[in-house]
Amino acid sequence: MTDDPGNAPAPEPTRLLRRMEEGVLELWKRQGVPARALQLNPEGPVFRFTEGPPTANGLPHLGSAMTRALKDAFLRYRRMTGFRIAFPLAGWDCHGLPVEVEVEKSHHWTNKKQITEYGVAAFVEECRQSVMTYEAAWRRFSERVGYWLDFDHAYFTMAPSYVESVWWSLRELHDQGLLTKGHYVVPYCARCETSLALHEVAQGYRETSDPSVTLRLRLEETLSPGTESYLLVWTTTPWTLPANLAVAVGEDLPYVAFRGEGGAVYVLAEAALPRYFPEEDRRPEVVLRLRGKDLVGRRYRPPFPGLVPESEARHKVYAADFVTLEDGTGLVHTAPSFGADDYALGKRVGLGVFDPLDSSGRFTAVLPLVEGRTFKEADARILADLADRGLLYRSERIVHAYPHCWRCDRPLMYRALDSWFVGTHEITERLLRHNATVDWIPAHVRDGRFGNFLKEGRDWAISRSRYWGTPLPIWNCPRGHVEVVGSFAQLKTLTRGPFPDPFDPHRPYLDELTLSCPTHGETLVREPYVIDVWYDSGSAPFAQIHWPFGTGPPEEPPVPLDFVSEGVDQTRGWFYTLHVLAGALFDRPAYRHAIVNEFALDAQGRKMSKSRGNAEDPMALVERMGADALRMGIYLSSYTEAVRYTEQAFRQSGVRMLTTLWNVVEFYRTNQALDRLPAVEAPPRVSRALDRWLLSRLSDSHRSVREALDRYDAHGAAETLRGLVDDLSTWWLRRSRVRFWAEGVDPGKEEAYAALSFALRELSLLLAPLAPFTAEHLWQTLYGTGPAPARSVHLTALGPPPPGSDPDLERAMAESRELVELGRALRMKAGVKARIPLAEFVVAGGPGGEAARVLGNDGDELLEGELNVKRVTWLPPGEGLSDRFPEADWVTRSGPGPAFLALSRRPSRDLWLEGLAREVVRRVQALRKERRLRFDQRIGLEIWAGGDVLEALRRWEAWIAEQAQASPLRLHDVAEPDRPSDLHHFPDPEFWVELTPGA
RNA sequence: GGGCCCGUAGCUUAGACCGGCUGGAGCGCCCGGCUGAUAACCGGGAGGUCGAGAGUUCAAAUCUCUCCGGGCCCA
Repeated sequence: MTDDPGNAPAPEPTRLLRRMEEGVLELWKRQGVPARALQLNPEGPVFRFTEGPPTANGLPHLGSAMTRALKDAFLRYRRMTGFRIAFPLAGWDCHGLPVEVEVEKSHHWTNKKQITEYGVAAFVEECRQSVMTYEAAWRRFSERVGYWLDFDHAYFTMAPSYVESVWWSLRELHDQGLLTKGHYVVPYCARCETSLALHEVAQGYRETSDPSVTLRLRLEETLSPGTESYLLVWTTTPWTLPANLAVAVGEDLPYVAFRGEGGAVYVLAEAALPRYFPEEDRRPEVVLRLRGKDLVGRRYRPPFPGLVPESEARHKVYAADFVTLEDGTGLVHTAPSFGADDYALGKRVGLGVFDPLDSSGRFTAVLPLVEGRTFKEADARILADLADRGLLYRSERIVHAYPHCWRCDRPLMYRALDSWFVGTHEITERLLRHNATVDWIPAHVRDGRFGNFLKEGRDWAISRSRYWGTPLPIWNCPRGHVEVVGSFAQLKTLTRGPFPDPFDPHRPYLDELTLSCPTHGETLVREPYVIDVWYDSGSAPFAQIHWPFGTGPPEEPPVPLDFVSEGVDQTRGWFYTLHVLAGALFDRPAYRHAIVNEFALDAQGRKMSKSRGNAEDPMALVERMGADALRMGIYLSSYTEAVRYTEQAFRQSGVRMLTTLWNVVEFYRTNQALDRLPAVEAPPRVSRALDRWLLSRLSDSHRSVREALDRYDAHGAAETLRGLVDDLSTWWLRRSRVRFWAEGVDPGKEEAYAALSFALRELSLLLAPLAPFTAEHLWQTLYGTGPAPARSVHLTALGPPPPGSDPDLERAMAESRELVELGRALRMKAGVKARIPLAEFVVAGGPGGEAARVLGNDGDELLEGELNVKRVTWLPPGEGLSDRFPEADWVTRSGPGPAFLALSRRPSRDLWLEGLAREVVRRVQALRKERRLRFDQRIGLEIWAGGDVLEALRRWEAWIAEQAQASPLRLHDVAEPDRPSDLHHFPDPEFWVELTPGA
């Protein structure tokens, strides 16, 4: 904020905005505004909030800017309307595989063993350090965009107190019977001996050639008396066949049995027949048509008889909805240990799991045929064996996309591993009930993406065989029961020997403790897992305050939060884990209002992503156009849909609106510096229609912005403000400028200042949640004129809408503006420049009547000023109007809109001369500007002219002197002999000027 | 393969739930004007098969279905 009223050439608007923001940042820093704002309203009603913790091992992207802009707007709004935010804490997600991988990469490791060789303690310490690599960048970014949270008291999911709260919650779940052990099918790299997260798998799909084999499995009971019956089963993973436990069919899909080699009968899906027999005339005879359900329950001979322990459930046909006819035979080989669908089916019908591989993916001695071979190496020998035993019906190869490990490039396997689950299926009904109470924005998320996911009721696998995470606090007693530890105090009582102080609950330190079973006294062994990082972040509402251990007695549970906001990717992430944990632990919804913003697309409409290299760096955007422009650009976009974000888009929304406002503020500031009229603090009393109209617009906009923010609609609020700024700038100020340059102070000027300063005050308050820098700049421009800056707008309460709403007046003004547009068009038709006054503008009938009635003389003045006419005449609509305004003297127009309009076609001589005087003044002003003289700088002015121009000058001499701030003003006839030769010459109208800066 | 969302001028968008005057607006573009906010302001103009097709209806951007394109999630 500079004091220079500005004769310098106008810099690029964004540079002004940026410089302004830097000044505001300084001011905030000097006065500690953010910290004071965070402590606002200590007695106010509570507004519950929790920051979704980012993992601070990557830089913020445009999506981070979007959620931050949204969260900040509503937190600011709540603070300004009297709420206490609980809790405005920043937070950091510290644990998890991404962090481990970072560290592994820094050592160029390729498998998990290298971690244990290096030492888990050292590894974990490096993870701990690595977490905060980008913390400073995040903090800087947050500060720069005005995202105010308490960074000094941020929560860390790796903090012992946080871990303790998480343990408490796990213990709660266990006590409710919601924490159970089972299997979970995960992508698994046998070489790295680790499971992979799904997003890691997505990176590793490659075209691969694999076996494509069809097996014949003999039914125990034949379908066709007198001959054998076989099921045809297809697979691309022969190595999983030893683990076959069932065959799945589609219940209502059509199947056929045909007679094949040796008279035996073969069954497959009808749709698969052409794939096996492409030539129609060589297709075998169909002896039986049946539905999947006709096969269900039939028993077959397993591919490796005697290998798998038999049970009633095993080696039978089951119906399953995952069966498709796209490829294969419609009879699906099912090995629960090696496929998610397989496992789910197995669980449903009680197949159990059979897994002949060890942890490195090699066959164990249960199958001597391929003992010691890895799963892929076993394929060929298994196929040969099946062929020898006559089970191979067909064997080909297929090229398809198959996932590979992104680290070692070996093919992955899907494998059922031991895992701990949160039994979400048990509380699905409850979760759906809570979800029904959530105000999702956009609304479709509730019953769409989120609701559907809840309905699936899938159990949540939370254990991970990794190192850097919250350890699963479950210990086994050799006598066969478990101890779930829910607090450090409990852990201490179970620990033999001294308890470390300070205590770090992470691996490996936790496992250095020896625990005794409280009932049997035996040594307990911990389940060797850490938990899913999403569990950590889902615990944030309570764990960030060390619930329930925090100081004082337990209060109300810290949920539901009033408001959360994240990107759509979090529907199955944070939104989900928050919801499950709040539902399970507190039987409450986790949040009342949830804004889900979509992703940013690039100029071509493609998703922005780091790997594509098309991601906008939000910090760079801020550096180029300022934080408020970025923020307003976000609010003005439809952020709940995927939209293209380009710098151009921001410039034409955010930047545009803010520069318009900036120009109004500059106008106010430069004039106020001269007139020194103080800014008002309450709605002023105004009489003019234009000012009353402005107050009405302010009142309506205030109400509408508040309503929008109350329903968490930042877009609506931003649109309203954009309209208000536009009206203020391009109508009110345009029509009011002249009032500001009266000499001295008169009532008209006072009223203009009062109206403008009040408008800017309202704008500052209403913009404060959205564009905090601009709002502050405005506030300081209004009230920070004394020696000390004013108290920040962000420490000021937003009151109720001011009075003054007047719908009739607004309607009338709209009509008046319409008349202006039509009148301008007429002037264009008449071909008379706007600077030359015309005698009369006639309006007859139509909507203009309302304007005349409501606005009265003020309305006429507006029209006279805008159209530069001397008189406005209102006539009742009637016949023969066009006859009364002959074309020789008038330009006219009949409907639509007002029934009839007429404008004088030519100026009189008097008006012509007046117009000439105005031409001269405006050229002198242009010259003044060219010479970099301020508009209030006095000048000496001598003008030489002849003919009409000279006559006009003489007639309007006093007025010209005042307008041009010229004293003395001397007029000369151009015919005078002693005219200097170096005058400034204007051709049309022709005159010569000498201009000298005065005192 | 399944689920959810989106597709209105070159760009950002209003209208869509509750069908109905020539589908508004801003930016950009072209022409003209203005000039004590000046990379601002004002007027005019060009520019839209409202993604495509079908259906319902007296009437469809709006309701229904199918398809195409984009995005996200899941398999």
